[in-house]
Amino acid sequence: MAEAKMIKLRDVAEAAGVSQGTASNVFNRPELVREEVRERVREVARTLGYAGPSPKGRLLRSGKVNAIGIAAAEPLSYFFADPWARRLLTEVAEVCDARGAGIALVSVAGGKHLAWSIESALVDGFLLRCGGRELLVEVTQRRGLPFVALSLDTSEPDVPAIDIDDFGATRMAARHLLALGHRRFAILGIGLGPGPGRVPPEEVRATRFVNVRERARGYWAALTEAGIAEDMVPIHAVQNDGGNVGAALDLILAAEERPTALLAMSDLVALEALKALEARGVRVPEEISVVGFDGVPEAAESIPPLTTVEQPYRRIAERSVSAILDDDLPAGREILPLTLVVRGTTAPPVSG
Amino acid sequence: MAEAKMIKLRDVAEAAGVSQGTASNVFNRPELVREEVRERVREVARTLGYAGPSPKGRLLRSGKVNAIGIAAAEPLSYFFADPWARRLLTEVAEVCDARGAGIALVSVAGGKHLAWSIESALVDGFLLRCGGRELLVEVTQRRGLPFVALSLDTSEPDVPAIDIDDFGATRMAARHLLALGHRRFAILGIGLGPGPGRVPPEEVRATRFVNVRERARGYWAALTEAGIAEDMVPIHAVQNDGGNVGAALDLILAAEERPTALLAMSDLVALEALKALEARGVRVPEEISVVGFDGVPEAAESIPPLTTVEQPYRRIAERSVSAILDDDLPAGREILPLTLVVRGTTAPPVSG
DNA sequence: GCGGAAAGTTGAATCGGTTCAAAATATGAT
DNA sequence: ATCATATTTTGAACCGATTCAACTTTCCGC
Repeated sequence: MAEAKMIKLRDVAEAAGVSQGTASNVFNRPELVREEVRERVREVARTLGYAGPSPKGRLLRSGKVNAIGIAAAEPLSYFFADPWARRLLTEVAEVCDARGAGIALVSVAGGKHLAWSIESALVDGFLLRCGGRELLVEVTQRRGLPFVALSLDTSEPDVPAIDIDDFGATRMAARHLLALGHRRFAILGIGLGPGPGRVPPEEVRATRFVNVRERARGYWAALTEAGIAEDMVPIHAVQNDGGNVGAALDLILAAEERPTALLAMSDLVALEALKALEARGVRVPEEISVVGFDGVPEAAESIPPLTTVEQPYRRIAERSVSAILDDDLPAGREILPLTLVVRGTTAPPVSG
Repeated sequence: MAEAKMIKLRDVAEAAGVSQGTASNVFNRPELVREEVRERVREVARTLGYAGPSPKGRLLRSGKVNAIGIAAAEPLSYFFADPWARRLLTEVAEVCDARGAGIALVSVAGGKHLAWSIESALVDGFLLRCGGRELLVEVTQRRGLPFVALSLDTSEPDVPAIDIDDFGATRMAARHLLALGHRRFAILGIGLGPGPGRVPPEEVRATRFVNVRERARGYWAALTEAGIAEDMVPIHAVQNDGGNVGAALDLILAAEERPTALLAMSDLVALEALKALEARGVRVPEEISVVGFDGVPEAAESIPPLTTVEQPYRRIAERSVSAILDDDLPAGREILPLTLVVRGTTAPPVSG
């Protein structure tokens, strides 16, 4: 039942009466081989059932696996469950596919097991989906393979990282609302504790998540340009997974001067807010405008479709795959811009 | 900047004054090496910055890549978009992870490109997500690596395939409803044309999708047991992605003897039906019960949560990964049972 | 018919390890 | 001490290809 015995290039060469080198050329640089010989070798290969040079041999010789590893400090299911991961991975997969490269998923959720996967995966380099844990970076450094850190939280200057311009993006989001005429805002912030409850600016500045800080700074920058002070804009803590959004909203809507626009630090939260708003009979965008952050696929499907700033998934994918495969690692932290996608949840505020 | 020069096992052995064989043992079978020597080699390795034996060398020698390829005749994004694929892949990923094996995703969507990926992926074998296209099987056979066909549609006896018991599952679903007291049914069928519209049994038997035929047979078998004839149960064609479910429902609800139970050939369709039913003000399960098929994660989240027959994702994953990695290919088509998951969309029919 | 260039082919080295029979060394019993 | 046995270590073969310098053959023009 087992494959009798894999025939190898040498067998073919022998059977065809040529040197192994020539046989190799038949498959890799056929133009170097005389047609007659080429055909003969091919014929023999066919007869013997030789499927072409095995990638294994090639790998060893060339050193290139032609595959990149994607690692996260989460269970593997994370890659298929999280919207951000799915979206990015789709692009990464496509980019790799176009280049004929493979992708290998590796999880490092289980403490000790961690080192193993990263240290033994057969890849040319890694994409690290960080999120604060520098442990991932450390382990990967030990392996000695090139890697790119994605959404790395610490700002160590010497680790190659590709990141997004959180500051510019949220500033853009706020400016969009400002341009529409909004003057009263509320922010739905993540990474600021479980919520619900208003979080003072100092506390926001003190969070250990850089991206949260930057997003807040971006909102404030735009608002300040328009003459709106930080304190005028309440930041409410909600959970990363959308928990407590309803509660936060109740607080926000109860204010005497109800805001006309909502800035959410993630699409997931914005989407949750949309649902909560509908449940409370508040019409979007007529009564209140909402802007998200991330540009997950679901954002285009909501009712109404969500206005948001979209991460440059494709570019992140292209840049990081190229970094690994073309040996073109970013020197430090490289920052990519997001784009504002205006959809149905933003409109001018009702006058009065 | 580039890694000075990768030090290899031989360098370490040399520097430590032992043979390469001993050095190899230090890393792979340390118990064979005297403690003193072992520590010395380890120390030298550390000093030199040797990260342990490179997987590349090991691969060539052992022949095992320790990774399995997952291929579909769809763009790579399919793996992250389709609920079934995501669910199964999550399990596959987990099973592989537990065994320290990697997974590589390969798409064969682009016609000619097809051969390349499958033929050059660095894996020990493939999981083929078929769906009628035997082309995938053919190409993979040419590569000569072990493979398992998942949801293969043709029933060629000699290709190793792992499948689910469609017949038993739908029979179970129908029996559940029957046991609750239902007597009037309608079936939402896929793979029977675009719909909407009732499809006669002969036509259902003639569809080229075996699984659709089997699912219908399962429903009929249970119904017949209970003395309900095939013709008494309308099968309505809807689209695979849930298209036309609303239209089909309108037809079904318009019947003079409105059915009290709905059998859907996929969760996606059932979920869509739930939405359409709600939009039409028909209460589930009070006025009508609904049973799905597949057990996708979303089925647990719907309101009310969907009663369905769940595919044995974990077992499919385990069985197929083991088939590849343990060289334990199914001889032909191997069939796994599904389980009925009773949730909130089924209840006894209102009497009268 | 000859020299030189072009085209085609060969053979050996190499990639980075693992494996295993055989050799060397240590241990224990007598 | 001595021999048998157990523990370590060695060295060379091997895994399946690619690469390239060197060698052979073919082709051309004169």
